Amino acid sequence: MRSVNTDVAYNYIRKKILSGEYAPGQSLMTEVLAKDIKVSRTPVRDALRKLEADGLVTIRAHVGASVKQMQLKEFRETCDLRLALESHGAGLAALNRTESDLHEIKFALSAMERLTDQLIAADKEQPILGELAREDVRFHVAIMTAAKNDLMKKEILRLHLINRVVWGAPSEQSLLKKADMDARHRVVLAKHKDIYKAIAASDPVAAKKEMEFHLQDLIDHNLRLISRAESGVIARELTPEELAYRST
Amino acid sequence: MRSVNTDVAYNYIRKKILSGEYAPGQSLMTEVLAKDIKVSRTPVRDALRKLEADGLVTIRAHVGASVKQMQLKEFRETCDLRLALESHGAGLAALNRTESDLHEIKFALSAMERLTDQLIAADKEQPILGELAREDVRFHVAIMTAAKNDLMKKEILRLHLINRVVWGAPSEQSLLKKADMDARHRVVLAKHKDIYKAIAASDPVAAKKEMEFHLQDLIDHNLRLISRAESGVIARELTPEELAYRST
DNA sequence: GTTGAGTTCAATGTATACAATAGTATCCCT
DNA sequence: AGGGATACTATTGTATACATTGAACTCAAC
Repeated sequence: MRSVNTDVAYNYIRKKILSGEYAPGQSLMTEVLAKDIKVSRTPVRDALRKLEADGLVTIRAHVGASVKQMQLKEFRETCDLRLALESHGAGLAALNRTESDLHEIKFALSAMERLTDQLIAADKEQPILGELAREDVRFHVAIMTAAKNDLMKKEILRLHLINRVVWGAPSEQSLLKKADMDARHRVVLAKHKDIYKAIAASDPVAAKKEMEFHLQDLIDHNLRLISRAESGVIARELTPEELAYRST
Repeated sequence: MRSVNTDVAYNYIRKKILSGEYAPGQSLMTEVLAKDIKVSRTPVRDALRKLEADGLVTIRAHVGASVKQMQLKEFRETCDLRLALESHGAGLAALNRTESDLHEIKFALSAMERLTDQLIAADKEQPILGELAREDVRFHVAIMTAAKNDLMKKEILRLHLINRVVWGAPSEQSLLKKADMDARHRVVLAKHKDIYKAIAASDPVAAKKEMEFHLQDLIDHNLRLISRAESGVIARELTPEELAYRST
């Protein structure tokens, strides 16, 4: 389809979900949206359906649509999908990258480095955090571009966006001290540098391994945070089962 | 949504695509389908949209829907996605499998063994080939079930179905001598046995490796067949570029 | 006070009429 | 005859009215 009004509705709703204006769980009623966007319910329903396929929206028959909300299980599964795809993709990127791909990756990496420094220095962190998240996605997507597999790239971007929306970073700030967060960002940056180096060196095995470590680390970190949030800010360690899903 | 009529239309069309009744490229007009299914165009359009998300249908604005047709590039990308997901999944399966999962995998394996023997003995092969393809999917899906990641399982099933429809096995029979095909099926069966053994032994590294080899082998085989078909049955070897996308 | 059936209603699912458009056929001009 | 602009038409996209249904609410019985 990709017709005008359907696209307008799709982009409108998608943007509001990605920006956080529509929070997870919020119900999306076709009539309200139609009035806001100034089109009829039909293209709105099409848009919602496409957003459902993207994994950003949940639709139940006769009940309606709402911004997707994830359970811990699903979040973990999403992360694991990312791990499988991105580590494989990093290997391909090391093999198939051009110089121009490499520059693109380097560019995102530099931007993250700059932002990380700013973040550590700053006291008002919120806007910088948003930028950093965007550059993080740019870094990972640049790698998938270098892998020369459009399907894989699309899928990974999709998973990134799902994770950003559904999990976002609502609790991180409230749960971690600034010093911890700074340390965290430094670790991420260092990992990214390792990945970059392996790809630059055209070493597929190393690139794959580095990406695998990076994402597994990220997963462990996030799962710890979630479990803390769920148990009401009182920190508790994850059980072995909850940390499972490690293949190497 | 998941409302009655939409589901009816979805299942109706999906079935016909998967059974091959609607060939790749065939146009799917909403009015015709609506009349066949005895519903209005609205649920038919919904169904087509969902099938597009599944990757079985292509929709262009103001032109309409048609059964998906793949280019070589996209086929290769799909295969590579499968490689990434299934090898990772095989590793997880080796870790997370229960005894009951193992029985399920073994069951599919035994069925394939039986069918392969029948196939080699038979002269009328077509119906057996279909059954074999189904059991192959069952084998791979059983492994993903054992991996305990529903998202990954769903995604892999999706990719299997896409490959079956779009590529199917239309040319295989016409391009290969029976002896070659028999040999091929024996190789596949042997590979499956290796994968099974690794999972049974709870050896994630081996399971991953075996699955990787199996799928890479499958990809190489298919790409060779496609290139033959495209160059008009006259066999030619693939160029290194066409065989690329190997990460290990 | 709690449970249960019955009723109401708000939101979705469906059908259909109308509008917009891509592709095709026609026709004219060179 | 060939090429290009134009008109036509078939099919899709959109709007809207109507049907259906899940969930909330009422109220009576226990």
